[in-house]
Amino acid sequence: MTQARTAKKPTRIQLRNRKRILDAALDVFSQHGFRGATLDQIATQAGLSKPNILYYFEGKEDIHVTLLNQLMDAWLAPLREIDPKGDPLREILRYVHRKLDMSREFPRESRLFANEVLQGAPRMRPHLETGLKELVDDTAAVIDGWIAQGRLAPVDPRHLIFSIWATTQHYADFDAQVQVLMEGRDVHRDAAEFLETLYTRMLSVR
Amino acid sequence: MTQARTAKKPTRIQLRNRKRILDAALDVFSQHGFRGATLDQIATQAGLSKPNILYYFEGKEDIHVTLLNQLMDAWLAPLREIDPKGDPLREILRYVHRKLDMSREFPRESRLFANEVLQGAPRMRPHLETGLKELVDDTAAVIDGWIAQGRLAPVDPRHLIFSIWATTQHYADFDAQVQVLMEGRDVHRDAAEFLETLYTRMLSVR
Amino acid sequence: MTQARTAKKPTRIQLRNRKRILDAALDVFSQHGFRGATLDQIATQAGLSKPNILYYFEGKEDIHVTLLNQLMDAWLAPLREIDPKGDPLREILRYVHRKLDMSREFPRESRLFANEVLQGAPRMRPHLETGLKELVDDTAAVIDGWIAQGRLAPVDPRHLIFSIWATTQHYADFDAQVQVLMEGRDVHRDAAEFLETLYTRMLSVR
Amino acid sequence: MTQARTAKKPTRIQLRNRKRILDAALDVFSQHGFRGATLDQIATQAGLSKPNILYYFEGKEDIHVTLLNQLMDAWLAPLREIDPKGDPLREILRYVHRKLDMSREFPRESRLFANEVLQGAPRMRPHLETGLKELVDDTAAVIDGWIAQGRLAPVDPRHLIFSIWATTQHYADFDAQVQVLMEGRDVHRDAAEFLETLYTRMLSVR
DNA sequence: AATGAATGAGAGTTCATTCAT
DNA sequence: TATGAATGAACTCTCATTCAT
Repeated sequence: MTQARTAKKPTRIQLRNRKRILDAALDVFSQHGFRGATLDQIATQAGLSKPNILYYFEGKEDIHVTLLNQLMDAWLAPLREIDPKGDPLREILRYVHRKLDMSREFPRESRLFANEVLQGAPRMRPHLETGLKELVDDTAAVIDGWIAQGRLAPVDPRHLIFSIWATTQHYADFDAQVQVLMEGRDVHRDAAEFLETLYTRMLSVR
Repeated sequence: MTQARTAKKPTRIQLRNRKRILDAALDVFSQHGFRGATLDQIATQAGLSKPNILYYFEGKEDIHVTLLNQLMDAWLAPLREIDPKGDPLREILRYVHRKLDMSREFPRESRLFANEVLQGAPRMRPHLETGLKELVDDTAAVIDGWIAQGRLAPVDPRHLIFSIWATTQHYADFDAQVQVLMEGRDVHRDAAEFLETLYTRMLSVR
Repeated sequence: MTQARTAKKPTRIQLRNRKRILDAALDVFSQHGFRGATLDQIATQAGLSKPNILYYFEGKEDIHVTLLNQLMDAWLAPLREIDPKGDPLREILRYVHRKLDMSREFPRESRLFANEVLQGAPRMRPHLETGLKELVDDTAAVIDGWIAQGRLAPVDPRHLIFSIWATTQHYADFDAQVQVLMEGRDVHRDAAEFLETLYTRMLSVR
Repeated sequence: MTQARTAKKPTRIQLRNRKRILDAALDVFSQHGFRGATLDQIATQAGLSKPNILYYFEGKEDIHVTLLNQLMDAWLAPLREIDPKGDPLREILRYVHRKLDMSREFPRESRLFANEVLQGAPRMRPHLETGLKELVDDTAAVIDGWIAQGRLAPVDPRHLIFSIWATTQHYADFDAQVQVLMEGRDVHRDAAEFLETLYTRMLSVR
């Protein structure tokens, strides 16, 4: 009854500690997966005691779900920003770069998401089926419209979106592999250039 | 030790049971990750008792490593088959299709690999640093050669390879998401067509 | 980690429970040896749950090592108390009686030690090589000095020390056998007298 | 029914294999204790398969008991050889040297015995209570007789026997400790001389 | 708001022993 | 005689969670 999560007005300490916990959990979950992570690791990382963690969250699963929920919003934001009235190619390239930037700036989030989907999205299916599906359908319609107007070379819009996700998130999710193969190179700059070339060539109307 | 794994000549039963175990383990590991998987699950799936599993393998880790080792060979095979003397675009398209086919036929292997790399490749680093790195360097050289000869549009060969991995494996690794968004469609056929278009447009010399 | 063993300031409960565990473990280890002892036995004996034991110690080995470390100090104390300025024979007889008393009062400690050395002292070698060796060398020098001064009959001082250890610890370590052969007799009183005679006759200068 | 241990006429192979097993078991039991030893170790050491071991013996315990039984005879032999009609001091010194020699030649047997008695002699009590007790009583009577005749300095005969056991077996049972403290010295020769001195001084009638 | 203490449920692993041949 | 295969029971240890303060 007197637990933080049910209180009406979270105090400053509560907000700070919840943030600490979620940040620590993001670290741990993204690195070891849900089952591989332990509350002990999260508690140590957060600088709190284990029971104190459970004062703020109902359990391990609760922390994970909270993270996933928060993630979805940020994850979909760039897609929402595609402007149907903008220049098609420019809009798409902007999206690609946004996604690539996110891979660099938020690799933990990317890996958390990848982990979840890789395991069949047991805790995320609802989100995918509602928020995501709708947004993708809308975006696909926009792209199809552009194509119909002859402003973009014809392609399957959904697979186009998949390819953007795949190629950009790859740099976060498969970082361990990329690092081994690209020792010393400026991966991100080259990737940005490469993807710009890729999508320009594929989508330009000649 | 009087255990199967140290015997010199594997009997028929041994071969059969080792295969059963590895197959069951592939199921379980690819779905739940290393830490999330339990020997109990593997044993049940394999139709063997838990101690019997340990009669054939030294432990959970041994099974996982065996799986990973077997995987690497199959994983690299398609890359090896790129023929420096073949037609550049055709060779690359063939590679793309091979990889896409593997995503459809061996999604568990793809996810096992993704899981491992996602967590920093703790058990695979050596493989990546030797076998894979060398092969990628060689292939990059071949592609660079083609580009120098004007037979392929200029592009960073390593990022090209990454993009092929990313776009093809995506259909296995993010299948849960793809299924939600592509309900009812023939994902594989469309993906093949899309990727053919993508790489043709990007790499053709006009 | 939020475990007791890493806490900085042991609470009263911690001290009490650690003591309980060590006492129970001394019972069990001294009777069954390291491998023969189980955490279950120790837990039952200590009146605690098995995981609770592991809340206080890192594992079975940790308990054993802690016991051995504590033992060494008490074990060497009597030897340290030999006074180079005292009367040689009296000093040695005092040592013999101290050791014999310890066999009676701390038979579990004696057996724990015997068990460890019997198996090659895998966990005690370091202690033996540093603390013990030095102390024995020093004591041997003292005894040699006494002999050189003609205050003690000549003997090899190290073998003298061995014989004292052997004859006194025998009453603890081989108690099962002694009891069978000495039914009803006051073993300790007779042993004290016997050893007094033995060492007096051997070491007196006529 | 057709098991080796119930067969009437053991073949040569049977005898050889039983010997092999017992020898291997002596190694392993004396080093790790009963609980610390595994059938796997014994089997490997003996060069036989684990089930084959169990063809020759009913189980781990059976092997152990067999060893212990065999041991007792050899163990008591020297004591039996004390000749009541011989010279008292010479007889006892001869016994001391025999025992010391056995410590050097059969340290495994000594440790096996020590292990057993240390743990309360759960499998040996009967032997101790019959064979040993009787023999010790007889020997004590002989010694008492010698003392009464003034041919040996007065001393408690049972504790004398204990001291001989303790001092001689010490070199086998506590070998790990002795080695640390006597690096490089000829332990056995010095021990023989020391014990000769000890018992001569203690028992000589002046 | 926080934590030291405790635990039930399970995880991976070992091992004496049995089965089947 | 001999062994590859299999297992039940037990063991050490982990961990999310709860209790008590």
